[in-house]
Amino acid sequence: MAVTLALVAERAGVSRSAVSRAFTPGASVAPATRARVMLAAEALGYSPNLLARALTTRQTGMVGLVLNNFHNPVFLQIFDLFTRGLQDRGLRPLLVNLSGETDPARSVQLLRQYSADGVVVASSELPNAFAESFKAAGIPTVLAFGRGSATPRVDVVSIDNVEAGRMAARALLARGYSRLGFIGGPERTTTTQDRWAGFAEVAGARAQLRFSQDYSFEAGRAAMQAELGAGQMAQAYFCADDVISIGAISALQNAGHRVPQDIGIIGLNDMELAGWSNIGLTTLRQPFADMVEAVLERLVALMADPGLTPEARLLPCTLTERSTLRPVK
Amino acid sequence: MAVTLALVAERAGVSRSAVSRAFTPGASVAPATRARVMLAAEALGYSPNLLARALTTRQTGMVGLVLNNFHNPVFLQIFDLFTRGLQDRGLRPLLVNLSGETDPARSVQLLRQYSADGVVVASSELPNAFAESFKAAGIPTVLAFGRGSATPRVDVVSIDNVEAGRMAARALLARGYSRLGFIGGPERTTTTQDRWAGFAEVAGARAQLRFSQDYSFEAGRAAMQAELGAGQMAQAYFCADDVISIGAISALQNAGHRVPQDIGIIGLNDMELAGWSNIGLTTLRQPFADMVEAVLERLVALMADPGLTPEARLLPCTLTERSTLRPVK
DNA sequence: GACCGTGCTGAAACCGCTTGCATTGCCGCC
DNA sequence: GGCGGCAATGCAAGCGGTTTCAGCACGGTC
Repeated sequence: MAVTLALVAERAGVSRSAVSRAFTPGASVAPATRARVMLAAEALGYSPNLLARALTTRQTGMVGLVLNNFHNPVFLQIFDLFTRGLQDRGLRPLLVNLSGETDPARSVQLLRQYSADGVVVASSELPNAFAESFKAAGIPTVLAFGRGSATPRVDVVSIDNVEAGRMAARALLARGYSRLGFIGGPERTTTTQDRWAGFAEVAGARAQLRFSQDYSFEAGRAAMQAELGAGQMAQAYFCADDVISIGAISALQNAGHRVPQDIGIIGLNDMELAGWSNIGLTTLRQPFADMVEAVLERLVALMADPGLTPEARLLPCTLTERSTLRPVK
Repeated sequence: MAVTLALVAERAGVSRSAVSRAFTPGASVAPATRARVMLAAEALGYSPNLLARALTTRQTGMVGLVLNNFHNPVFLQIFDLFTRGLQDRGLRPLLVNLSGETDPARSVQLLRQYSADGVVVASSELPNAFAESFKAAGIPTVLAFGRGSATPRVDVVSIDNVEAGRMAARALLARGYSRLGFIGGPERTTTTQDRWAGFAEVAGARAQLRFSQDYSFEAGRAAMQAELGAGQMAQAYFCADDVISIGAISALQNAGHRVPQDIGIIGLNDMELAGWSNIGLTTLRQPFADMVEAVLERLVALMADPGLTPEARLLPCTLTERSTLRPVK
């Protein structure tokens, strides 16, 4: 069944080393030999066993892709970007679906057992420590959507969440809203903490806060329902995520409020769905394509030189205006 | 850096074979030796290199997961189910993002190079031949969402798309609609062909047909806009996919039509998003969880005995009633 | 013509693990 | 007490590749 090096060598009338070299770019082989090998390989349908190769080269070409939110459509885009970006670089994504799991130990062991060349952790919900434990295990690691700092313990690519909070507050104030609300994700997540910090910094006493259980539609809806029940409503809300925004809007509409006429909503992410014409969410856009590129670029650098000191790379958000806020005065 | 078998053997004072056996369930080792080995392994932080193991056992535990639609949110759910299902069985998903690619050759080579134990192709857009070429390469293969037949060339798990078309037509007729429309996906896809066949069989001359370019929001929207421009509208439409349905509804609302008061819509899939309260799509539900289970069950069987003759497993759809059709009379 | 550098090549060791086979020691049994 | 049987063990040969090293042929230089 399996066509091996030895078989090709025999057919081409050369040694196994010669065949190996023929398949190694830059190796010392006479063009004629290489041609003969290639011919034989072609005829036999040979292609090298990458796992056997990995045993000596210590490079598998596999990169762990660790994800944990499968209920937020934005992750489908992120998936797409990562898998294609990896493929473009000749790397294979080995998926790790965390769903529920919060202990990194098993995932670390797994990726080590498969000798992954690197790992990208894509999550805004996990603490940075999660990603750090991959790095601690000696695997080049980049964390996407984590918390950035001046001297991070692990490489991070993210937006400046504090600044995003400020931007949202400014956008709302510029549109004449004076009582502002923030509907975050879970309280423990750094993204939510940071966005709130920036939001509150700009909005000051005009800001009020409510967390939701999750970055999901249902959680956003429930949070807004709670807000509706609690009395003191804001005039406009910054939701920490598009999907939370949509849940919130749904709750508002259910209660008879119109968006944006009665209450304004601004989200964060600008996932594909936010632009669907029956949604039309005004939102802060995360530059996902750029972020993914930055992650992979850094990962490749790290794979080449694992000794690099960790950096945080923070990309800027931009406002995507649609129809859930009233216009600027 | 890497802790190997030999190191553990030395520390435990046994041969390398003994260590190997200690890690092989059911192997012939004295409980005492195994304990000693485990102790040494623990102390050293050893866990076996699965790729080296694979070289002799010819089992990598990696399964190719081939996908090509990253714009339809339903695939996020499908992803989640597959990755978790694989993990539960001790298998690792190796992702192949097809986006655009229609030639299976590269993907086949890739999975062979990585010695994937099996592959699941999840796509309703690719022809069955695509999946067949994996099987032809000697890799156990199951196609999810392909076209079923009595004697398929490759194992398939799917719904009965013809029957789904019938169900949709019956549901519309039962609600008193008399002029029925079908908005399919791309004409070349078997899913669309089959759903239309069943739909037309029941609806007869009352049925009209329009394809869309894609299983996506924009395509659904464009198709409905074309329909609006073409004159003869139906009273209710069966859309071949939820995301097409949502696009279609958006186009209708834009043109001033109310759903379901003026025009009814029924989708297919029942993805998470369809149940969001601001969407409330009436739709035929594909039993995704069961389907994924069936796929994996079959795949595992195939990995144990690749000689099994291909079967098609067709699971039933059910109607999920929400608010885009008027009630049954 | 001797010498040297250069470019190719093959033999053999090795990557980390499994496994067939032979060996050993122990047990129970007649 | 001798024997067969069996569980436990180690040796060594792979699995499919890469890579070091030494050897060889060739051409150019003095």
